[in-house]
Amino acid sequence: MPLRTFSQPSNTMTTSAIPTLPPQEWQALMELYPSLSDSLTAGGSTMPPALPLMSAPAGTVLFRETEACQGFPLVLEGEVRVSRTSSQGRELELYRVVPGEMCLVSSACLFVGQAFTARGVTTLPTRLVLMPAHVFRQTMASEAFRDFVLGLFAARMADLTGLIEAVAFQRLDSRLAATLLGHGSQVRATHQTLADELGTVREIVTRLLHRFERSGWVELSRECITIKDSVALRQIATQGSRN
Amino acid sequence: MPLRTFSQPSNTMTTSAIPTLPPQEWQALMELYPSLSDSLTAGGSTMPPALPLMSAPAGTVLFRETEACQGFPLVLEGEVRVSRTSSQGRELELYRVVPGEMCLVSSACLFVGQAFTARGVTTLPTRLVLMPAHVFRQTMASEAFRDFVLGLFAARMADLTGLIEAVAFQRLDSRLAATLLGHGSQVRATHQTLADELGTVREIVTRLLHRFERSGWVELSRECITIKDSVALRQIATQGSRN
DNA sequence: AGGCCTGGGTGACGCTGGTCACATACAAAC
DNA sequence: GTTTGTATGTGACCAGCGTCACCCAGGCCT
Repeated sequence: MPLRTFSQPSNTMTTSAIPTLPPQEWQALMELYPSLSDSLTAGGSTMPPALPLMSAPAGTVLFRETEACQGFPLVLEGEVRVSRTSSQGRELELYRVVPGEMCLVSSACLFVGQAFTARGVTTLPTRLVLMPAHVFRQTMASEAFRDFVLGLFAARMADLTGLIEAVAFQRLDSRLAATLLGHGSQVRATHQTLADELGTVREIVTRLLHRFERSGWVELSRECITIKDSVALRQIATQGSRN
Repeated sequence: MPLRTFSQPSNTMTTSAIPTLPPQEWQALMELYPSLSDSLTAGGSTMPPALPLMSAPAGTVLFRETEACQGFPLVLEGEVRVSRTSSQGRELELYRVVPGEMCLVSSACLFVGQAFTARGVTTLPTRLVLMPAHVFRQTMASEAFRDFVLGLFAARMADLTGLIEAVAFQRLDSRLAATLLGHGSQVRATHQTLADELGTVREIVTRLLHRFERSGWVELSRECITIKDSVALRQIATQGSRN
C-alpha cells in the first residue's frame, strides 16, 4: 500500500475539557437551526439544556471507522467531510456537512448501536455542537424538528443513491468534470485531493485533467485548476456514461 | 440499447378502487409493526384512521423514477426490490424491503418534495399499506414509532454506504460471491437477474459463475446455482478487493 | 417434426482505469 | 547555494469488464 501524505496533520479529536455553548451563541444556533427554537424549550423543561460545544482546526478527525460517536453533531461553522476508505487505502467522499446540517451518518450509528463505518474529517476550522442522545430524543418531540431531521435524512439518501449511480455507471471523466464544476471557477485542490473525492488515484486525475487542458476546457497550475469552458465540462459531466 | 425481457410482465400499479385495511388485519399489522400499536391511537384520535391496503402480484412496478409517491409503504407480506437504472439500461439493486419495514426511499421523496429517482418492483406477491402523509406525521408523535423510523433510516444509510464501497472498491467476483451467499444454499435465479442485482451484464455473470464452477465452489444448472463450498465463496467475498 | 422463445456458453476485441517506475518543477528549509 | 519535500507529468503495462456476435440446449406450441 502506498504511503499517503496529507497537507493537514490529522490529529485525533481531543475530548478533554469540553466547553458548553455560551448564551451569546444561542442566537446563532437558532438562526442556523430554526426548527430548534420552539423545540428545545417545548419539551417541558424550563431551561434549555447545556450543549457541549467543540472547536476543531481543519484536518481534525471527528470520528473514524471503529469508534461509536458520542452525540448528534450540529455544524455551526466550517465543514465536515465524510468519507469511506477501502482496505487498500483508497478513499471515497460520501458527502460534506455544512452549517445548518447534522451529520446523520454518525447519528445513524447512535440508533442502530453499531459503530458506523465512515470517517469524518474537518476541511475547515469548524465549530459544532454535540447534542447528547437524550437531548436529541427529547427534541424530536417537536414536529418542526422532526420535519427537519427527516428532510435531512431524505436528502442524504438521495445524495447517496446518486453517488451509487455515479460510481456504478459513470465514467471517471464525467465524475471529475462534475466535481470541478461544483467547486467554483477556480478550483484550489491537489490532484490527490480530487482523487480522494472520486475514489481513484492521483495518476488518473492527472491524466484526465491534462486531457481537459488539451481540449482547452481548463488551465492547470500548481494546486489550481482554472475552468475555461464550463459548458463543455457540463456537457461531458451529464452525458458521459460508461460506454 | 439491448432489449431486455422480464420473466414477469411489468404491469403498472393499478390505483383504481383502493380497499382499506379490514379490521381483522389490524392484528397482523400490529405484530409486524409493534411501534404502531401505541401510536396510531395515541394521537388523540379515538378511532384509528382508515389505511389504504394494496395487493400486487410479483413484478408490479410500485413506483418509478419520475413519479412522486402517494404515501409511506408498510410491507405486510412479500418483498419490494428498489433499484436504479442507468441511462444505458443497466440496472443496480439498492436494497429490498421485507415485511416489517417501510420503503424509505419513497418516503424520502415525500419529505423533500422532489420525485425520487429509483424504481420499486415487487419480487413476490405483495400486500402493503400505503400510509397517507398526514397519518404518518401524526404517528410520528409517538416516540416508539420515531425510534423505529429513525432506526430504519440509519440501517438504510449503512446499507447504502456499504453498497457504495462495494461498487467502488470490490471486484465483481467478490460481489457475486456475496450475493450468492445471501440467497441460501440453492440460488434460483437467472444470470440476468444476478446481473441486475450487481449492476453488470449477463455475460460477465456467466463467466464468473463458470470460474466458480471450475473451482468446484458451485454447481450450475438452468436457473439454479447450488453452493458446494460456501467457505471458499465467503473467502473471496470478504477478501477480494479491486487489486 | 418444425418453429420459436428463453436461458445459458463462449471467444474476439477494445476501452478504462489502476500500477509501477520513473522524471521534473517548485518552494521552503538549511 | 544545496537539500528536502510536495505536487505534478508521463509512459509502459496489464487486469477487469463491457460489447458483439454468435452458438447451443431445452421446453413448449402447433
